[in-house]
Amino acid sequence: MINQSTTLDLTFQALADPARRAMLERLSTGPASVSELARPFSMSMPAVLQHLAVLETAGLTLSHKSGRVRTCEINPQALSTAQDWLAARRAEWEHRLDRLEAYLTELQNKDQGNG
Amino acid sequence: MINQSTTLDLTFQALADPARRAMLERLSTGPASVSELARPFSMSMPAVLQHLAVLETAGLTLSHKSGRVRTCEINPQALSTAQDWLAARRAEWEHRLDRLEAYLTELQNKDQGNG
DNA sequence: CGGATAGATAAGTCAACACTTAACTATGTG
DNA sequence: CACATAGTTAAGTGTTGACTTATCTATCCG
Repeated sequence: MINQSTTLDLTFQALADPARRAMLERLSTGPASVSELARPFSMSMPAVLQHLAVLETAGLTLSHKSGRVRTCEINPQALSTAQDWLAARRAEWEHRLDRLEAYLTELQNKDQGNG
Repeated sequence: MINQSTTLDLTFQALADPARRAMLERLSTGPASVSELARPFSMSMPAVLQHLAVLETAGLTLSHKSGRVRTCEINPQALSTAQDWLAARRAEWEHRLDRLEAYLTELQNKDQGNG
């Protein structure tokens, strides 16, 4: 299953790194420049740029350059794609538990009828 | 920021692989044995076991062995931890947009009052 | 223009990841 | 017991990821 990168792959992969999540946390409070995003980290500029590229490739952020400053912002739509996938799995699992419970209750009622 | 693995790191990292997501999708419809989970893949057994280990280490699944069969199930709690993080980021961003809108509206009202 | 500031590109390193094959350990079953 | 089934462990390989330093290109400011 190597090298078949879907949107979800890129999204979750991007979210897997604490530095990138920290950048998203910062961006969720409002847009920021590259150097502003870099400030909290003891990390070289190229490293920061690579993280930002990962976020942007995954669609989690957007950016535009004005003069020599690149401003980044969060893209909430990509967040909800990931969120939706998680919600779907949970819903499916809980729906299954509900069906199971209903089935067991039904069995119990039949037993009572027959006993 | 190397090698400091928090729960979220492990969770999102686990979710980043399509094979592991496929396994979770299967598991969200109910528990399954290792070989049942392996069936859809053209992948060696050890590879499947490694994926399952990643899922279990991240807390996304649970398993217990009975006889020679290991049965895996999903752990919805870990799913919601990830979901909550995403929800928090979105909420923060949207809250910010709301504040911004309120501020702009207020400015506009003042302008009207002064015009 | 000259120098600081903001960001970008290239190239290299080391560790982690996603596999593989080979060999091994239970646990059922005729 | 013999043989199949279900899973496990070990060890190795090629690829990707997370950095680094060095160098380079705008852009703004005096």
